Amino acid sequence: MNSKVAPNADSSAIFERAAEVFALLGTPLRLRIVSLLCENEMNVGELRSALGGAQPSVSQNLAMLYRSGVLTRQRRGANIFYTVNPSHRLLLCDTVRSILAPDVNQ
Amino acid sequence: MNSKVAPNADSSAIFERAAEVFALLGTPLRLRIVSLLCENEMNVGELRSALGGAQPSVSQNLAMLYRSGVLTRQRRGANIFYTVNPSHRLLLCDTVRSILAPDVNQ
DNA sequence: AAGATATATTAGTACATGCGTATATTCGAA
DNA sequence: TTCGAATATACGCATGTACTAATATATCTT
Repeated sequence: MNSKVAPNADSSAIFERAAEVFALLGTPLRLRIVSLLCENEMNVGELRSALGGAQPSVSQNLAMLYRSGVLTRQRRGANIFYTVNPSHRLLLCDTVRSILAPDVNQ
Repeated sequence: MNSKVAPNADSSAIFERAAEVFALLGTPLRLRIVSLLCENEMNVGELRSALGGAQPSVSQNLAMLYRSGVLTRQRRGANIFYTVNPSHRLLLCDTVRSILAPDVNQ
């Protein structure tokens, strides 16, 4: 065993996945999206209004968050509603909240 | 007041700064660096050994984290020791820990 | 079935990022 | 004051990212 060498595959997977999630939160638009969706479920139009910005951009960023499992979505009629994935919700929304409002936490 | 319009400048600054921090954690190498430094202060050589990877790459990523205030550094002889910035330490290390070990948290 | 609305997808492009190589700087030791 | 070790910086390149414009798909309404 070489103790002076790069991390093993198992922990690599963990760090890669975690880094992926952090990177997804690493843009003001996506961070806003997640932050809004931590409060309420919303559809794309509502998000678009709340965020400002072009529809394709909002849709694309929603798609990224969806693909990587951060968000879930549900069609209801002509609208598609996005929510924070329930299995990540507590952790993720707490994280976002604490980073957005650091003063509260120390 | 137009309630249907993009976020104001104040909250923009908050989201931009928070997104910046998330983005910094959004790469396996930097996430590992921060994770290690949440445990112990370390110098560049130690980090390089622990992480594997080329020295300039480690130095560059340390510099990014330093510039944006996530890390502090302190020269001691020929070595430079990095630590997580004490004013962010609790928040940041908690955040990193919970995202890295989600099972513990739910 | 046709049009209108909501959302997704594709393609193109400007720009940012990450990493490697090479070089500079700073410090301690002799 | 020169040498070697530790670290930083500059630069180039290949890749990734984010946005816009254009188009496609799905659903509702009539």
